[in-house]
Amino acid sequence: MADFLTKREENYAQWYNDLVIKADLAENSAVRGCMVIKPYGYAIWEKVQSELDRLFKATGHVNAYFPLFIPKSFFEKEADHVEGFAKECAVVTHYRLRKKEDGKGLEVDPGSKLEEELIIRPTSETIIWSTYRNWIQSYRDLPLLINQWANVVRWEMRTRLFLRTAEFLWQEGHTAHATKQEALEETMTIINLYAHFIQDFMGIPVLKGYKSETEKFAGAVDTYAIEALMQDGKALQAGTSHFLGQNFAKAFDVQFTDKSGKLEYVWSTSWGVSTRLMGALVMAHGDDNGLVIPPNLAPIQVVIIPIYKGDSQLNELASTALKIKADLEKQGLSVKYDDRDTHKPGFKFAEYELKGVPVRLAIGPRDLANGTIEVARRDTMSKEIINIDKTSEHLTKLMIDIQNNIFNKSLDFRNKNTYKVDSWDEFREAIEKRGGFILAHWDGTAETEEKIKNETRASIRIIPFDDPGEEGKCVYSGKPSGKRVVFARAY
RNA sequence: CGGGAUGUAGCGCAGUCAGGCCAGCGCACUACGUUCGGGACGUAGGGGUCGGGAGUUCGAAUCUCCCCAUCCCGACCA
Repeated sequence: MADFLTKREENYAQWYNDLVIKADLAENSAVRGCMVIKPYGYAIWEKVQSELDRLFKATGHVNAYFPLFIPKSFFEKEADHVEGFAKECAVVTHYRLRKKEDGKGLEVDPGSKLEEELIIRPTSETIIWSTYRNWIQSYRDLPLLINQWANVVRWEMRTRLFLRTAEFLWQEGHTAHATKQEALEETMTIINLYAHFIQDFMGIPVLKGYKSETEKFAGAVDTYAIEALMQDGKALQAGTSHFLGQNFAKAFDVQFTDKSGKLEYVWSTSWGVSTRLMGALVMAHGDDNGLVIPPNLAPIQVVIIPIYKGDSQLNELASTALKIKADLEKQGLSVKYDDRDTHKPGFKFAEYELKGVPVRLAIGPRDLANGTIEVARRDTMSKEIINIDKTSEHLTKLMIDIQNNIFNKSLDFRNKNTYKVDSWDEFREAIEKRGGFILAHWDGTAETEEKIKNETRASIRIIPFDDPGEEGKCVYSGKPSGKRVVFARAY
């Protein structure tokens, strides 16, 4: 079964690529480094969007839209920010094409050179803060809690579908606050919101914590991140929330008058998740038969496949199948009845397994005679025959079971692949042989962090929030350390 | 930008070294028939400026030169 998919054990990277393409999520485009997100992949992204959007709005945020193009000078205003993004920016230098002299093809019209080049946004802090400046005068204008759904461009050398592409889709929140405390709370609110979404909807457990100085966002005072563990033992950063302090307010001169009449710089945050989450979905739950999509995220939650010979038999099945479909839809489930006559049942079974549809119902003449239906669940690949009258009731419960099972399986995997290590030898061995999250003491210096990264390719994924504190010695330098941090090789 | 490779049907490839009667194979596609409870089978079809240009030759996918594109390894990197 599924021998057209590379097995995870054989070549995990190849398995991932095969799966993304064969499950119709996305493909490489004619444009280097850019992908086409296909309808099925986009439908999953739309589920991600709609749930996150709901959560943002429930916490007081509103949506807006800012330009794709950013004047180069805006980027120069915040020094760390320039440093972080300058090397991967696409730049617009001209605004017109003309016919070539020989009449064949087009060329850039040199007469259309822009006075100031425009950067295609790799992130929108600069254009947004230059705008907020005009919106904020008084504490009465705060807080400003805005999100935008957008595409961004970061010119990557090596790209992989969903995980690293030159253009990707995301949401970016940009908030302005009167006090440091409030901005810090916002940063934390969002990282918790992301963790909730990824755990409860995507079914992927995450670790929450701070980024180290070297790993944090360019321009941030502090970056909070959530990290998930993929099945090959590598970590994937699933979302980040940044406390920007007054860095951008100062760079763009955004001041407000507080209640006492004093002029103050605004405190700010920014936060985002991207289509990279699609990669997390594939790599956290997928198996050798294809995708496994948690019910909360599945564009199609139930597929009904009729088993029949000839039109008359199909017609007999149709009324029963459509009634089941209607009943399930009344329960809020999204159901597809696949009565295509051009493909055989076996083909359809394999196809929906590949696409990760949580539940498959099969109904044939035998079921019709017995008053039964076959229920197959994708996560466990198990099948059972149930009384057809119980379908709706059974499936409502089954969806919850599947959602929980998928999460618990991932959590179990993460627990089995998280290790405490106390010596450099153990550290190296764990990274080389098993991967996973490594909890180790670190002396807190960027030098040590870099040396560890150079020697093992493992980086500090997070410094946990909820760390109990524990005295120990840095696994690399032997210097004293007050807590363990999480190391892993990462995507 | 350095090192290596590859461009032949929608996809994956053979043919190139030893130029001709060879443009071919698998999958996919179309039609018809038999099938249909785990990716069916048979028969018959359609589809190609052999990456582009110039040259050598009676004759070029094949040899020569130039160009273009893509991929891999390095460098670089949420």
